[in-house]
Amino acid sequence: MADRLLPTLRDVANAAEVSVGTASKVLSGASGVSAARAQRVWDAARQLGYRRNGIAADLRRGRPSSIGFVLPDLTNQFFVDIARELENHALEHGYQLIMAHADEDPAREMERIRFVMSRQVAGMIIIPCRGYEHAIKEARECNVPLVMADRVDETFPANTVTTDSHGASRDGTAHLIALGHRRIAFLVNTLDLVNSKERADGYIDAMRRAGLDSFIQVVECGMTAAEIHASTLDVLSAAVRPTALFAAGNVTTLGALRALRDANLRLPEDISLLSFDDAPWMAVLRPYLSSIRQPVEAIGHAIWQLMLKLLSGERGEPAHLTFKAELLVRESTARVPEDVLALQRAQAAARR
Amino acid sequence: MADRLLPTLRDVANAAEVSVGTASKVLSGASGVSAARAQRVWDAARQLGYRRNGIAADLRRGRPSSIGFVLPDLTNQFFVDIARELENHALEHGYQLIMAHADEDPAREMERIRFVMSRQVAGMIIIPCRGYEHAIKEARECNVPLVMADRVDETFPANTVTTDSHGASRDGTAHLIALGHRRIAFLVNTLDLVNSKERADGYIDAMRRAGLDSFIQVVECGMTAAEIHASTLDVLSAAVRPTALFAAGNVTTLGALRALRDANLRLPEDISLLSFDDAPWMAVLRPYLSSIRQPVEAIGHAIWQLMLKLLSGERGEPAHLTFKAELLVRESTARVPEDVLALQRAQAAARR
DNA sequence: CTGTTAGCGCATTCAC
DNA sequence: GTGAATGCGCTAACAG
Repeated sequence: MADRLLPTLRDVANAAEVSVGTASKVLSGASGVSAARAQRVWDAARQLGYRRNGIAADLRRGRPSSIGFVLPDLTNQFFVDIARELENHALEHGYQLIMAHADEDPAREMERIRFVMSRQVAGMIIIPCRGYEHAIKEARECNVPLVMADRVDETFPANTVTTDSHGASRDGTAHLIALGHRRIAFLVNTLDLVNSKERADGYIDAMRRAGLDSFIQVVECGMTAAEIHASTLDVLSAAVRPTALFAAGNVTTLGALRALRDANLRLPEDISLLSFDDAPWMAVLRPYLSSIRQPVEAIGHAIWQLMLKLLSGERGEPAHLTFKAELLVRESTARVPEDVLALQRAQAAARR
Repeated sequence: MADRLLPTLRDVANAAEVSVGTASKVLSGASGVSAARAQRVWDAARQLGYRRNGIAADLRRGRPSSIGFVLPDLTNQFFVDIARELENHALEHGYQLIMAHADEDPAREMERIRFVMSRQVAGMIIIPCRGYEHAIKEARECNVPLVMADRVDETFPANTVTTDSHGASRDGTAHLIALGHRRIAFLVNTLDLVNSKERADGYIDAMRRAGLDSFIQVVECGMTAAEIHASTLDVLSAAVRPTALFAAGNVTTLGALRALRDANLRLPEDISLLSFDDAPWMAVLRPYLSSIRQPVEAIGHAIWQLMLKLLSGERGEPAHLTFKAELLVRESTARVPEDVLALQRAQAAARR
């Protein structure tokens, strides 16, 4: 022990008067050691306060015991939910999840991926952020099992698990249209994110199908609360403002709500709001927000299953799993009020 | 390289026709290598797609490059905010933050601490969960710099950083009292959490000072959304219900709001609500929630400063840093309506 | 069953 | 400047 802070396996072996090999066997739970000596080892370990050095063990064994998970935003409930799912699955299967946070910053994402890789993880799960191309190249080149989720599409040359964003968005838009809305603004953080792009496309698709091409309004709001707030305020202060807002995500919805509040518009009397992504706090709003809920459990489970398969050595064509989201019609989406419609008609007529 | 997945330092050295020692010097940025050979090494590394094995490096160097952070709940905005602060500071100082999530489960917390320790971190930062005694003992025995935050008090034999819960809670309660409230119920997850206990004590303190001893009502709601929801509903359905609710935290506030919604009570006309902990979603509620905001940045910074000091080898008496929280009076706390007061008086008279 | 030995990938002496 | 040699703490393969 001497001056070292932590006792090592050798210290334990010495104290128990056995060889390091024997001590190792005992402490790593392998069989083939007599009960008496095993007890001696346990005692010595306890007495010395021995802690096994996991990185040394992994290094020696060559088979790491942890899985890396890089997520883009800890503020986004959806990602956090996925993290919890993954963590539970990983722990259940004897793996440790080592989480890293990219904070929606491609440069940091790169750093984080490098770090996690340098920890010699057995596999990597990544929900990328915008401009992630370099980062992902980095990850792919490491030859470790890689599963990408959420912000990817099927063109990606790796295993992916996603929500059917296009379909969900189309359905959501159709719901608004069915309520009589025409001027529906689609608020999205950025079209640089594949899934955001898909959500926007789903919206556009639905609008086109309904013959509402001329009412299509996709607004790129940005990633930060301040940007989203400002953009939405812009939209709301237009001469003729939309009768419904469709926010493409968790965070965007929050920003939109803030703007709605500032503009003093009531939900759903003055304007309807549909949120892509559900979140706990939405339940306490009046009105209760209508939203699109992604099947977090299923997604988390699928990601993990894919990872397990890869871990077991199966390679081959990458799989692309997609899940359907659920439209939750609650109170924030309503029929367009007659007076608003009348006003709009009048304005349109006047302009002609 | 042969069959190994990733090229090793030796592979690079071989390819560059230098020794491993030289290659190591180049790739770890040390000086004392001629430009020509350095270039050869870099080229070889790039060509082979070399990735340095961080755990091997740490192992050899004996000086780990990461700091562990164990937090109890990813769902709680406050903890996540702290995590972001810490991560920024750590990265800035050349450390990597390795996060682990205890999920409010003491057993899991123990596991996570063990895991993080086994990764040979240079230091540990822990926000404990309920019943954390074993876990912390574990952490302390590892002889690594340890900073505990939030859910600890000054009796703890380690460095701590906390909010002045007692004072903040007292001030919040005083604010409600000043608005004419007497029946103020204090909703808390559990008194097993030191800071929750302190918050409750602050409330009790303020009530006593105002001579409202007989109105003191502390309700232990539990940690889960369902439990909190049920407990609050209970409180609200009492024969004579409180005119104000003081929720002791983020998550409790959410549960309380859900119950308020179910009970069909309007804020603040029917009842006032004060939240310990602020959160982004509170800004979109009508009314905007009055809350107590903990100084996250300052706390995060202080935790990191303490850690740096410990890392630099300074030991000695553990420090106990405390920060003042800020009372944000917004719209959810209002004067007790006259009719409610009259009703209560009448009921009280009738019962006499 | 047990102890000895040889590395995992790397950083760091120390000779040259 | 450079390379050979020595372990960090541990596991696994082997010989007794």
